[in-house]
Amino acid sequence: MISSRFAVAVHILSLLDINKEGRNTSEYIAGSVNTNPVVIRRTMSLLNKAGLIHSSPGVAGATLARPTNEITLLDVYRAVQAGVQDELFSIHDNPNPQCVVGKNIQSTLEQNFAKAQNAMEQELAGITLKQVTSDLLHEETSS
Amino acid sequence: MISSRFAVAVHILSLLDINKEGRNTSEYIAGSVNTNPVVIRRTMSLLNKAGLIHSSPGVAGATLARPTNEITLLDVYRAVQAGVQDELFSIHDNPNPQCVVGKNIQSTLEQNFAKAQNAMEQELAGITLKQVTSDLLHEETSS
DNA sequence: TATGCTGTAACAATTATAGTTACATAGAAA
DNA sequence: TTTCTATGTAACTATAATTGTTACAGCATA
Repeated sequence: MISSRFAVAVHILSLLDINKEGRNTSEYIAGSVNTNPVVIRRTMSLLNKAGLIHSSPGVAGATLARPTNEITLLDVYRAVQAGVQDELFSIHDNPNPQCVVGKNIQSTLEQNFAKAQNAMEQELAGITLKQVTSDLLHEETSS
Repeated sequence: MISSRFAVAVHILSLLDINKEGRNTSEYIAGSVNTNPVVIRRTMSLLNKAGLIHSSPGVAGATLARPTNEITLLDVYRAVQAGVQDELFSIHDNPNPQCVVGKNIQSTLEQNFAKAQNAMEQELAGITLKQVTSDLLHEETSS
């Protein structure tokens, strides 16, 4: 299961956009996400490293580094997954090379799993932060 | 990250097809996968419950319950994921309902994540066990 | 200079996974 | 019928990722 870090990251970015007049400190954002400020700072650190936001020590808050229509959910996904595991599916190690199946299963699975992962990522690539925040505000007015 | 149980399950099913003349005990399969027989039996238990294979106590081995072109990777995925978490993406709990973002983020994310998960699953649905075993044998002859 | 915030280390608690031993029970084979 | 073998499952361990938490160094600004 994909960590809620991803969901939290989208939450943070949405807030930075919608509340762009505010200060958006990690404590304030934590109040909206309902978690500890350090969780927010950790996630923002990843978003910063990925070039999606600007933030720096000592300076309260953060700002989006790009227009909302140039930030896709795939960008966010990769930012927060970076370094963990970039393969969505895991494949067992060291199957028996003396067995036809064992010898070839890894490469076969890699290819098929890559297709599935790619389909998922392309769907994320088609959704921008702009659409997300627009959805958020729209649900608000329609409720 | 999706558990290697899925990869192991595909390995097992491939072996049942390719080695359909053999006895295919959990011990034999474990030798091909390179793991403990109990890991195989646990996974086979899930495949059995999902109706993908036939196996029973006391009787050595297992057999496919359906033709290989009627078993898709999505069937296998669902069989081994059953009960764990059927949502691919997790969403943080209890965001602040007094914040526009906090109030609506969950439903917005749910919708978008469902699209991505669906794209992935449809890709898996398009791949049959028949294709997988055909790939396996094909790689064998071409290497 | 005093304050407030970020960035990050360090640790705990929780959860899923993967491997392992053990054994009850069902069927096969002698 | 008795013996043997294999499945199904419980129980336990080890490992890893995640999430929350406390603590604090260092920067920026009022």
